[in-house]
Amino acid sequence: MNPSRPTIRDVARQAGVSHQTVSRVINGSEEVLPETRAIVEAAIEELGYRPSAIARSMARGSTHTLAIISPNLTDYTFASVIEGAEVEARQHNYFVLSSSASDPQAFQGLVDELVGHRRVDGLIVINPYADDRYQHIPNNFPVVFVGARSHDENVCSISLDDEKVAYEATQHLISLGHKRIALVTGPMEEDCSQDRLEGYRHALKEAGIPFDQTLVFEGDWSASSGSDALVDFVKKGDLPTAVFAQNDRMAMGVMRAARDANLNVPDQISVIGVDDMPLSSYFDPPLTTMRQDMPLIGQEAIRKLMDIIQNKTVEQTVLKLPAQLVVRQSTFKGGD
Amino acid sequence: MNPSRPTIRDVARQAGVSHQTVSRVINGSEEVLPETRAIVEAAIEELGYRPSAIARSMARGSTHTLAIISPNLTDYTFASVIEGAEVEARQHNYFVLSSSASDPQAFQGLVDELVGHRRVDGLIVINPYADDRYQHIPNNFPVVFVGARSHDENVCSISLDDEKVAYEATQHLISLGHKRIALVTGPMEEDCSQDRLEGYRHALKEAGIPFDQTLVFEGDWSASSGSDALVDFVKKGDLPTAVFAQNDRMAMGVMRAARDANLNVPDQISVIGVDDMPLSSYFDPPLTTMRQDMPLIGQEAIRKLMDIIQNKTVEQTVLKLPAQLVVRQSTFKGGD
DNA sequence: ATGAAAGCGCTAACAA
DNA sequence: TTGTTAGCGCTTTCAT
Repeated sequence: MNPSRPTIRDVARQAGVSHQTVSRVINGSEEVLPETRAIVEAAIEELGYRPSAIARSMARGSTHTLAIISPNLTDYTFASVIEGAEVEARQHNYFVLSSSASDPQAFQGLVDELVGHRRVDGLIVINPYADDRYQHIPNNFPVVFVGARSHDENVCSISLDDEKVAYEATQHLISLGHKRIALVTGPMEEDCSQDRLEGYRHALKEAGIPFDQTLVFEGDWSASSGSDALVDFVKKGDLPTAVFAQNDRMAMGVMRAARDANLNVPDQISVIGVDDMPLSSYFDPPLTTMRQDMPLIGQEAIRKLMDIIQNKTVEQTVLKLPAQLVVRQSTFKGGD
Repeated sequence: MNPSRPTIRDVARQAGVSHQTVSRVINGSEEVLPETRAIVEAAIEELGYRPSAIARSMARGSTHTLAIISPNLTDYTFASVIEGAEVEARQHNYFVLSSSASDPQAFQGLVDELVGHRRVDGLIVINPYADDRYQHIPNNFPVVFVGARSHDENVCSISLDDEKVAYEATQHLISLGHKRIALVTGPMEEDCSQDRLEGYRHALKEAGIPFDQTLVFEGDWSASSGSDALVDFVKKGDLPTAVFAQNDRMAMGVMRAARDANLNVPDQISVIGVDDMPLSSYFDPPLTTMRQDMPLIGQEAIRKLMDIIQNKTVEQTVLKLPAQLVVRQSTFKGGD
């Protein structure tokens, strides 16, 4: 594009040394006389030389580029992971290509393009689906999964400790005296939803509250599915006194539908979510939720990936991060 | 990483042709006999050969990679632009590196790294700030600005038609009978905030309503700054009957503070925002807003960029997209 | 229609 | 400490 940028050889000529010496200088090799170095650096400065990452990749066989594949880039949860990852990657002098793949086919195409054509050194998959898309990734290729359990040996994954988070959320409700606690889940084919269901059941069991399938509604993470859930509970009669929504958006939908049904939150029905989105404290009422640190998850994912790439140690790691209960005004004592 | 993948020469050997013929086949050249092509394709298949993007970049001198620099990756507005851009770029077989740069210094560093070192083929800058960071970008480098006016010749920009959007929002309020219409702006150093102020003033003027500086509050796009705005108006006494917040988040803050001040929305005070975030219809009350299509902006940005890269035509283009009024329940007739 | 040679800009041996 | 010689895997002339 630019009228032929200077190359390592132009610099060499200008400095009166061999191109190899220039290479040594730009790579910070010790084996260069300070004065030689100075001359070369002067030449670099004068010519405005910048090494080409492509040529480097070519010679070294690695691109210093990573990729993140996410179902989408706009969901606040995903975007936060990506941002955390991006910042950490830059720290290590890596860039990251983020792409979205909504279906398995797009995912496979992306992996092929990214890994097959050797554009990237490593991969992070934000993959809430418990399908076997990881199968499409070549063996031994550096990859870290975010938000899904490991289904395989030799696969690293990082996620929220979903079971624990759900356990704690449910317990918060129980500690408030609630006994009829409804659950609004994400899509049940996602690990995350299942684990949170598990935590919910665990807390119930521990408190001696029988599990009631009619109090469980499968949503899809959207606010409208939260609304649907509450409408459904109302229709069934025998309302719950509290609802644990597996994310804040659905919690918001629950609250909205409650308002429409003339149910006061939290007086008549308590609601707790998961995420602590930036707007959660602005809901009406401000939402009690389990705060999770998504950027940290992204950061940890990159760290693990760097570790795999550098040490080629592909030992399985499963990291589960905690969340923190943030009590606001959507939960209140209840029960009979 | 992988035990040396097959190269073009391996395929050539396998197929009994020259590596050049293989090159022709993978590039879809016409000048290959169908039977030769078949043999080569069989060899490719058999060996599982995939061309190396790096080697291609090396030989062709272009990376088929674009970059997008945004203040952050999590803001819904930015993320939507990025996603729109990413999808469109994939369509053209380009990948995009998205990075965040919060301050001008980080921005400059990123540009240098991306353009000077990584040699991306083009750049999209999501740049709401009217500073001169574009100066750091080499002349004649393909770049498209999103969300900022052009301050220079030969620079392409795409954004919402901010003035018109603000004009229409204000007019909606006016048509409802409002005369005391407050404005909550984004940071005034952003083009976007200024243009929206302009549109607001324009609508006011046209309706013969005098502009009142005390009704203007400078926020920072955050919900809390929206709250601050309303608190400020309350403190000043002589409340507005309507508030135009320059984005939905601030509108949400306004509504929340109104509730806290026992002001009913929309009966006592109407509120309109801009964006139509996914959650806006779930606010209480559902927010009237100007819906903008951010993914489309991202898409258009990529299209323009592709055009610049391919045709090397760097003529200035300023594209301003419209927004659409979505009337929900936060605005109501008012006035004296 | 196909092949041979050269080169993209760098790094990695090895020599001097 | 520095220079020389080979590639990295492809595309691009230019022959054939």
